[in-house]
Amino acid sequence: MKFLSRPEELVLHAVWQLKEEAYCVPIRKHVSKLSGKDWSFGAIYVPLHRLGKKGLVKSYLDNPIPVRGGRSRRIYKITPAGLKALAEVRELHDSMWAGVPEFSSE
Amino acid sequence: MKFLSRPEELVLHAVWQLKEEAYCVPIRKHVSKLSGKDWSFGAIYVPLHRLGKKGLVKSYLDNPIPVRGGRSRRIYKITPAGLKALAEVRELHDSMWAGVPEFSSE
DNA sequence: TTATATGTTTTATATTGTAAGGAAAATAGA
DNA sequence: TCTATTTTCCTTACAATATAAAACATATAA
Repeated sequence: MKFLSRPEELVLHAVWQLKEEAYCVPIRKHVSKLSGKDWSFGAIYVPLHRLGKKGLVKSYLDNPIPVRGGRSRRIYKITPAGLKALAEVRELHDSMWAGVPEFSSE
Repeated sequence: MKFLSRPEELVLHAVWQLKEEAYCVPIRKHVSKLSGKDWSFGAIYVPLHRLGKKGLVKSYLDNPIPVRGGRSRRIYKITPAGLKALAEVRELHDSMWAGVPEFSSE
């Protein structure tokens, strides 16, 4: 694609916003809340993985934490290239809607 | 998808903006200009066709015009459902970026 | 009647999205 | 210790979507 797909955009946004807490579970929660719809883990993980392959996020395994359950968390972090891609779709959207009033009166 | 895909959004936006002039060629031009990238006819027509199947646009064949060349133009028009779908992605984007400053200082 | 211009539509391939479920790794409690 | 439970990561199979390229159609100009 020429731009981030919408799931990629949402997931990348979540990674960026969640900072140190950016692992799969909270990312899913963030995206679901933002969009008002439910997202499966696959719907998060697959685009997330692709973002990694493209160099828009990097990740590392966190140390075990004193909480019951789970593998070690994999923490994701946005890269400069990721930030740029995010800015790009933001600008696309802005130029699309600049000067256009809300729809209420149509 | 839960929302319009990005090509669908761009194409639907073009149909909406171009009004009576919303046929394939100017739609392509509009989308290319807005996004700053080149789009093939397929990249326009396939999402456009799908928008039709979903009831987000309707279309009709225009009468021949006194200009050299071409089949009759197929003119597209956005439906109320289309307008709603467009508002939905707009809101998604707005809630994503509300209160977030530009990236310049990061 | 041939050339040229303007549009639409199809098709084949690649990429991306999604639901569902499996695998791993940690602690709690018997 | 050993079994249950919790929390997390990761895979996979199938569906939907994106894209480039080319085919098809039809109008006027010369």
